[in-house]
Amino acid sequence: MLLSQSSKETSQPTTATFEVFSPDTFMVILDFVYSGKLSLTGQNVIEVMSAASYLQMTDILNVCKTFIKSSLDINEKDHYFSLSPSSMNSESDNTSLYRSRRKAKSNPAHSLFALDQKTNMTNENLWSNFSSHSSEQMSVQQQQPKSSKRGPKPGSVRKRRRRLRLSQSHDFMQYKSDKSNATSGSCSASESVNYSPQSKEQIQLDAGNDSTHEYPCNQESKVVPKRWTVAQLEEELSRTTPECMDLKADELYTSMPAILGVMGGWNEDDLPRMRFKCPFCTHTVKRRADLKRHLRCHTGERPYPCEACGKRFTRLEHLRNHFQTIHQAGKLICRKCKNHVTDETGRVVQQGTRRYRLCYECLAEAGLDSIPDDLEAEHPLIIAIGDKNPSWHLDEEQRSDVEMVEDEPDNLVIQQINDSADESEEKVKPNLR
DNA sequence: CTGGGGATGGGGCCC
DNA sequence: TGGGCCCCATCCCCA
Repeated sequence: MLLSQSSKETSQPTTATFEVFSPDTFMVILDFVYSGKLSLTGQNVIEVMSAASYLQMTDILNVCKTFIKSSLDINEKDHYFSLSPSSMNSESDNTSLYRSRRKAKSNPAHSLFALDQKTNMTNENLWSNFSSHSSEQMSVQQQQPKSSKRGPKPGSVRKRRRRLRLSQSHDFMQYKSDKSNATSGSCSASESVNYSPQSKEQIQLDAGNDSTHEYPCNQESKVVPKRWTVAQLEEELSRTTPECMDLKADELYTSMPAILGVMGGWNEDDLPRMRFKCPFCTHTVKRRADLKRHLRCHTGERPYPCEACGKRFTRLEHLRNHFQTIHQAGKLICRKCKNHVTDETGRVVQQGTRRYRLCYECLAEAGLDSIPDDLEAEHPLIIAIGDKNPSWHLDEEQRSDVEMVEDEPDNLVIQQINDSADESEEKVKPNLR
């Protein structure tokens, strides 16, 4: 269009320069034009997609979207992403195309799309198998070793909803380049707005085509995703999960490619309203900080441990709430009669690491009229109760194992408890998700 | 087995 | 941008 339009007007030779993407990226596109093979990697897919958008090559655009989508589809919450740090951050030297299952298995992390007609016939079935049950199976396979009796039920609604969120990506993702690429001629953040389809209709069209794996320009050609069997997927997951487990949301947030800007609809003045899209699910947020917080639910990162019981939380406020309700008896409610109780009308009792309040009436019913003076002097509002013993009593042995620390709001450490069987189990539970 | 309530997780949004 | 609050959904324990 550029060349023909310019030559019509000026009848002079026209030179088109493409400064918004690198020669390597253009080489990938050019190879596709001549060979029908698109060499996509986790490293280049973003820039190739941006270039394809700029060049209005919707075919490549769809391939890139399918590539990314397939990468996200095999992910579960605990698996993070197949565009793993190794494939995204490290330069991929292996440029060979995937043509066979064996090849895919030999180097599954380096995924390429081969628009090779020879492999088209079997790929559709493989793909449908892959996309229909691989994520289900993987989630089960991956969850089972970690599950506990307190863990979420396998078929729970919550799990199902989360899985749907991961696999149903119909958003049109609009990419802007990494900051590091801005100087090398890639599109900048501001330019990314111009890269979007020219009309709202086109956006909807793109979103609607998202689910297809047909390659539109050639009816015989089909997109060939990573063609793995379940066993191969398990192998890949067992290989990739440990390195992903080390990834923190902060690191992920700063190191991941800037797949952030998405169209969040349109303002009243017909300007695009930007939101930030999670690269691992369809969730979008208004603010980058919220995205950073949201990423923790994908990384599984729980940076706030309760030093009383070892349970870990994704947010400080959750830890605080937990600590206040569980270990500080923050609620002024009698655990038995549910009536309002104050320091004058009741006491704080302790059961293991848990503390809660009982009114004097309920205390009397439980036979706790007499409290040793030494304990009362040291902790006038605390009655310690054994974990397993239903009778109300003072557990001196337990008390000797528990080092009480002042309940300062700024210092959430109140106890240092020797590891018992129950406690060690309790410490493991928070990390099971 | 079931319903209620506490504990927890996550999103929106204000400061 | 981070901290914090509020709200709601879900999970899970217990009566």
